Amino acid sequence: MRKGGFFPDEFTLGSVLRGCAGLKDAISGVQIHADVAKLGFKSDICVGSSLGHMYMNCGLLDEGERVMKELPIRNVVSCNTVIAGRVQNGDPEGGLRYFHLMKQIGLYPDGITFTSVLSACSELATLGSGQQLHGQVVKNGVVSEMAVRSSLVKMYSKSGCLTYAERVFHEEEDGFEVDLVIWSSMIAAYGFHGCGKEAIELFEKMSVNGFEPNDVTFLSLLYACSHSGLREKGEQYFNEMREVYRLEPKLEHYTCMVDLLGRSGHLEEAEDLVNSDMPMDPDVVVWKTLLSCCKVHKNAEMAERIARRILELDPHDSAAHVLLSQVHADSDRWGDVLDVRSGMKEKKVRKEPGMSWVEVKNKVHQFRMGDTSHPEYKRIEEYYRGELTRKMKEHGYVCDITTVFHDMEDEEKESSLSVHSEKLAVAFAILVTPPTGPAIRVMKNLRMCTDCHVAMKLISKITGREIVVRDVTRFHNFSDGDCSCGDYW
DNA sequence: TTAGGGTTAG
Repeated sequence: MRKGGFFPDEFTLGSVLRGCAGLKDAISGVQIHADVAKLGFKSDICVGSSLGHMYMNCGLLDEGERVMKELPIRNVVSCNTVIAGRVQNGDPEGGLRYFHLMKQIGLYPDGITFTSVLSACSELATLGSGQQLHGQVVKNGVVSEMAVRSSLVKMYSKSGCLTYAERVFHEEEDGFEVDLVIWSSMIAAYGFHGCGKEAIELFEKMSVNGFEPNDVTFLSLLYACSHSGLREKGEQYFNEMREVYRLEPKLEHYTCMVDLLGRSGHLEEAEDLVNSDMPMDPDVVVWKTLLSCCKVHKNAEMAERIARRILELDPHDSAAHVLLSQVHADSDRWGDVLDVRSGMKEKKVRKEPGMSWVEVKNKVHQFRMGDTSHPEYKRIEEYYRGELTRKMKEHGYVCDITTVFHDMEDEEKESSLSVHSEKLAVAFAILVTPPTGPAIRVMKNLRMCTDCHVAMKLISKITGREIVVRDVTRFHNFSDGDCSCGDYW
């Protein structure tokens, strides 16, 4: 177009910026930015928003917000651009901050605004703020929007309130429309809470209601089967996906199948699936899925083999090192454990530190393994190591040291402090809330370890409290000595 | 003819 001697106008620039955003191509985006300035479209709100969106989608959050700030006016769309840009690119708190700013300057949020801020709450698992937003959604008259309601389902589900998610979903009975995305989000919600049977029932009901599943629906369904130990059902649906619905499984679906087979103990079948049945090259994620199955089923030999594959693809993968060392520890191969650890030290690979968050009285408290900076730390540690541990031992608790992974730089200091973050978070919540209080909801950045899982079951029994832990992959709902996952995770 | 949003493996 330019070679032909034509000048781009605001429409051309907006379209091409959208392309850069989709490609996450900031290099071309910057060039277009220069054209925008040269051609005098710097103050155009549509072009400016496209620019802002492009920067934010490329991960340049502050640059994007700066561009938007320089526009002569702000409107709902430009604010939504900043909010969604932050939420979708790793800064949900920033998205919520901008939402409050938007209201302060007198702009009214619309349905799109709410889908973004609800998504921020899903990520942060801040049920309190999510519920407040639900109220505003109703007041602003956007509850009937389907995108808003699927965000509500997800927010409640990821905040640990499956029943509230169900309630929003069943509002269809009050005359609200439903679509495939709402169905899929409810199926995903059941999976995340370990309710595989319910996920399957809903899937069947969805088909009866005339909705054709897409690849996302299947991913959620396979995930639900995998996390509930429904191996045969999972295989059946995986086949149906291809044969009945003519959907080609993607790498993600294969990853789910590897998890389904491996988790249920069929490690060789899972390995065969990766090595021979998959039409695409496996990525690190597939191998790591298989490796964590090796850990669950204590297969050190396969773990070695798989870990080597991962380290060929990424020699600095921290999770692969940690998993491998844990598999060795499980088999009492302490020499191998030391080898893995010294390898990590050489390559300067460090374990990702475990962190947990708990919301008490609308305030989020953060705990990190080995970090004593919480103002109540001393009291929490005393309570956990003293009274609580004593009572747990009376119920037969024995600390499972195979899961302890000392920080290598500061091993001695760590071992004296190494109480996992979720234990601290729960102990804190018990101390500062009444014994008859609502469920304690904790979010964690890694997968829960077996020792914490045993401990949580006992703590729920001893204190009579319901404890809900969201780890990176799913929910564990502890009550009266048992967990909703049925020890299958 | 240009700007923003929902479900998704590990």
